[in-house]
Amino acid sequence: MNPLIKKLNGFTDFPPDDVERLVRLCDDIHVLKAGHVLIDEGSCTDKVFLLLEGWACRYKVLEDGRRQIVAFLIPGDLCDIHIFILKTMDHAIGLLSDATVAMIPKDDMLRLIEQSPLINRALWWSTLIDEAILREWLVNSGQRDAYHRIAHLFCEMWLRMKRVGLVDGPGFRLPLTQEDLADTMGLTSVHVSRVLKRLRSDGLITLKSKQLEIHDVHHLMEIAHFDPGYLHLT
Amino acid sequence: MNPLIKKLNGFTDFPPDDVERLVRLCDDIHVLKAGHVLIDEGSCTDKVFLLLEGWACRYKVLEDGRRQIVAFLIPGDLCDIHIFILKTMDHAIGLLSDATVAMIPKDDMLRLIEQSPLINRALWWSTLIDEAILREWLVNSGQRDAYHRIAHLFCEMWLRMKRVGLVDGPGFRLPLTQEDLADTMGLTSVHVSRVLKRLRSDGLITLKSKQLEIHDVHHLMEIAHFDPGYLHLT
DNA sequence: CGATAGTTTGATATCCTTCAAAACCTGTGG
DNA sequence: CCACAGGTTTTGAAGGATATCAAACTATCG
Repeated sequence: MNPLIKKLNGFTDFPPDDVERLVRLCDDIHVLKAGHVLIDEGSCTDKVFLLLEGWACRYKVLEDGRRQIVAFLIPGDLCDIHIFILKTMDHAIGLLSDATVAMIPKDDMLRLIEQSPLINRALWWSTLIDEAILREWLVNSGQRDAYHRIAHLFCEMWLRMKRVGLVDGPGFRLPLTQEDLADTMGLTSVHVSRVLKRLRSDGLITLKSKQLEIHDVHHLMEIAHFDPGYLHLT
Repeated sequence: MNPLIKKLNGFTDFPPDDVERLVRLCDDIHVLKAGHVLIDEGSCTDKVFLLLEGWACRYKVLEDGRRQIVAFLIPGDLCDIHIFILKTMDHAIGLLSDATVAMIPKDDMLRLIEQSPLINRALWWSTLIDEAILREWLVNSGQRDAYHRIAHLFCEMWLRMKRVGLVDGPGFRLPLTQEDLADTMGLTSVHVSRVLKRLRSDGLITLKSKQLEIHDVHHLMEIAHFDPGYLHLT
């Protein structure tokens, strides 16, 4: 089942013909390798990308080559409706893992939105949540130390992965290098390594070959002072 | 002239009757004191607030009382269209200075949006820019040191204030305490004080009794590696 | 099995925080 | 117009979190 529909169902239930319309748009499917850049900063495109499998990220690169990841995209996430309203991308989108991506022509998307006000609303709902996540990431970077920051991120990704049915048992696939994590959290990979060591030795997580297990999600949420309100789950 | 119209004109020119409709909504005007909370986290409201004068901010408060400011609102900024789609606020909005605010009933706003697709689009354009600003703030927090971070913020606010006609000569009113700045940048007010001292002694700014003068905006932009692309100015 | 990318560890340096006190505004009432 | 109060800013000294650099170690994949 299409993970986008799974996600949007968190907003409302869709009539079957809406669902069918949505599915029909996803017929141009590409399997791409980690590192592939879907959209570059400054560019514009006439396609919307829907992640079906794998992880991607929004990121910006500074003049000296440092990179800040500003969002993770997981299956069901859409990039970018924005493009219709803003002229150019102010950030890039790239794959963090091998991934399969549906490419939807801009015009098809616009037609769908016109035909179904419900889907239109749902898509905006989804971008408002992206914005809420961004705010929480800013709180994370601004106020929490490395230990709690990483713990908080793990809680968020656990919930987001759960929503699209990708949590199996106690854990999920987290296809990130420590470098990726570092660029997300505004830390160095060296320090990320040390913090992960501490999270492990505190018995909170197991992270091995890109599989993250959270031993007790509620406990980790308490430690991270994680309040899921900002994800607006139902 | 309504600062919202000034701002939205950065997107397209509006036919006079659209402008008139918009102005007519702003008849319930309130003058409020600094510190006033417009919307609290967790609440929901049936009003949209439009800032006409003064500064406000979006912020979140942590369990131990620390505060992270996640956005500044200046004249022409709107809070919150979101509320129609998301059920509750995941952050609060409060006044940083004395301010005058127009309160627009939700239903009037919805009617306006229905009547004018152009205004609808413009409002979404505006929230997408808010999101872009949020991304840049995250880059700021994650990658830049205190000196460049504050310099970068000053460049942004200079441009945003300029867009709504509030830059007079070389400077503008910046009604923030150093504590406010600290909570925005993820720093302590002590450190903000030291950084401001350095910005002053480097001859870059004058900041006295809430008036900020940037001596050479282009120079400051170079120092801060400020690229205005994310503001999507025309 | 070797090459390459990713992770871990240690030593040292830096940026920023904390705590505490002094100085300075700014507005208010006498 | 002065004095005083409360909030804000400045300064100093010391401590802590994270960065940097460099090297060893460990996965992973052809």
